[in-house]
Amino acid sequence: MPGYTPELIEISKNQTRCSECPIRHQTLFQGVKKEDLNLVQSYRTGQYRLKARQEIFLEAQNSQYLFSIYHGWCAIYKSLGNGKKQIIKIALPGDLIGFQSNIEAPLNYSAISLTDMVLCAFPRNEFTGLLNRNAFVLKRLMELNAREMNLCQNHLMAIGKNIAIEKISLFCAELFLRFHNIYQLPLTNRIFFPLTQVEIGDATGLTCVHVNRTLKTLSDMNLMDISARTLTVPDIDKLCKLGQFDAKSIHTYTLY
Amino acid sequence: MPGYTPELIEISKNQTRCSECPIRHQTLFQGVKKEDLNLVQSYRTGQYRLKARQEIFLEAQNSQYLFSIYHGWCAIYKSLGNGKKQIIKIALPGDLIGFQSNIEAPLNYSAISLTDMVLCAFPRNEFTGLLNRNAFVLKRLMELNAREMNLCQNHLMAIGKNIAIEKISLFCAELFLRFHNIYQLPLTNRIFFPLTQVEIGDATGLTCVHVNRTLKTLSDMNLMDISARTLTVPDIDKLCKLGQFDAKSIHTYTLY
DNA sequence: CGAGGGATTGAGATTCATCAATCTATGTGG
DNA sequence: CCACATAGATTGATGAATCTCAATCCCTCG
Repeated sequence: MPGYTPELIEISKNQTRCSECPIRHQTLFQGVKKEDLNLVQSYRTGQYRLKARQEIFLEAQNSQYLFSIYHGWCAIYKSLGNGKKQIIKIALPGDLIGFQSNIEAPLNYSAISLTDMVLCAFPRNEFTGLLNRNAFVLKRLMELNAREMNLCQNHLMAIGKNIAIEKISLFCAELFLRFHNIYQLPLTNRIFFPLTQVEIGDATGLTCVHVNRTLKTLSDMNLMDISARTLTVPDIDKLCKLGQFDAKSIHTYTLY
Repeated sequence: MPGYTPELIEISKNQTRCSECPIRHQTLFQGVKKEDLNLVQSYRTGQYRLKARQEIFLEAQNSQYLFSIYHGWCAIYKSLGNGKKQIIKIALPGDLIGFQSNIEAPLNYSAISLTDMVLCAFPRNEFTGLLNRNAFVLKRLMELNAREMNLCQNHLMAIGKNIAIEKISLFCAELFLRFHNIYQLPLTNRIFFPLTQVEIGDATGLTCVHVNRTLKTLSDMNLMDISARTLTVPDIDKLCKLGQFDAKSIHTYTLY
């Protein structure tokens, strides 16, 4: 089986070299010594551009690559049969996507871009080779997995809550904090936010109609507001409190 | 900080030696060569007994140990402030519990035994030493992490569904299949099942009252029945269908 | 035998999904 | 530049699903 190939467009010139990657410290390759970055780069197939709302890979299919997100956002999801989706996670720059227990097996989730993206591609069948050749990468992969678990657990807490306003508060508060963490920004009260209300529903297990009403309530309460692809949070502590989200747990996402 | 110490009772004699562990192939130490099992054992503090419904460790506290489950079941959960819990995962024999991104940091979840248990304890502060000294353990840890992710994602799908009967079907079907997988049993139609209805509710985001009513419906439909700490599933395929659970995904939990 | 945790049942209130219509912003082709 | 198509956002009405509160029952254990 040749594997599914998304509509990736290889960047023809001026690809970022791993040794000059500005976000290296938050990727799988954090900690790799300068002189070993050429090794990393030798495993990289290249950098690819992708438009918003395109499939990156599909559940149950094979994929040739693992991707490290260089730019943009995407959603990892599973399909539910009745046409619905469960969004597992929103992946941001630095995240590794497509890694799973049995690396050669068909994927057990799908990914779709939420913005235009740039992805660094690493061939699956050579990935364990890379792990074996550089202990830092292996160690860091373990850290990324553990971070994933933490995110997944928080997400579980969000959709396990029994009322919609708490689900959405927690979901958005976490993204808000992750965003600041990843982009290393001083705390502002607004972030870029490309998700539609349907997607917020797919992530939290609610219908888009109810998401809409709940967002209106949150906006009326002056706790958060989404408009024009921007999430505004006047007071993140209040939002965390409503979602019963421990903001400190976000610090464990970026390690050491 | 000395760290939280649960009421563990060290087994005084006839502790199982790692080299003779009957469930080694499904633990962190699958794949470790015979001659290296003494190394593993040298890192093990000992085997401990624990009664049902006891705390193993608590969120936000430090724990001296990581545990590999030798016998029994436990629940991993987060507390929600209002006295409620979100159960993240049911851990079964062979599972490693207490591992997280920053291994020395306070834990970000709690664990409570659901049955009497026997745990193998490994000191946290020496754990990375063990990983560095045996590549099989490191590789296997990665596999276990990936398996955890898979479980967590399935759990997300369960509680993301919009009706209770599907949530509970998926949750129980997964446990049913995991149980058979772990104990390597031929497919029977009943398994031991120690969870209370409150705990099923904590796992699926429902109240115990509604769990009760939904279980009655499922029983009336002859799809599954819980009584006397036994889960009976006349036709697992039907149950999976109702929960839209892909039974094949269970095979990815045990690797290679 | 009594105590207590878990299971069960009922009634009423709340939250949420569904269906359907409208509105708005954006982009596309002529 | 306009007409149109389309995706997303919004609103209303209705019924279903679920929660809450409360009472009762049942089983186990000391």
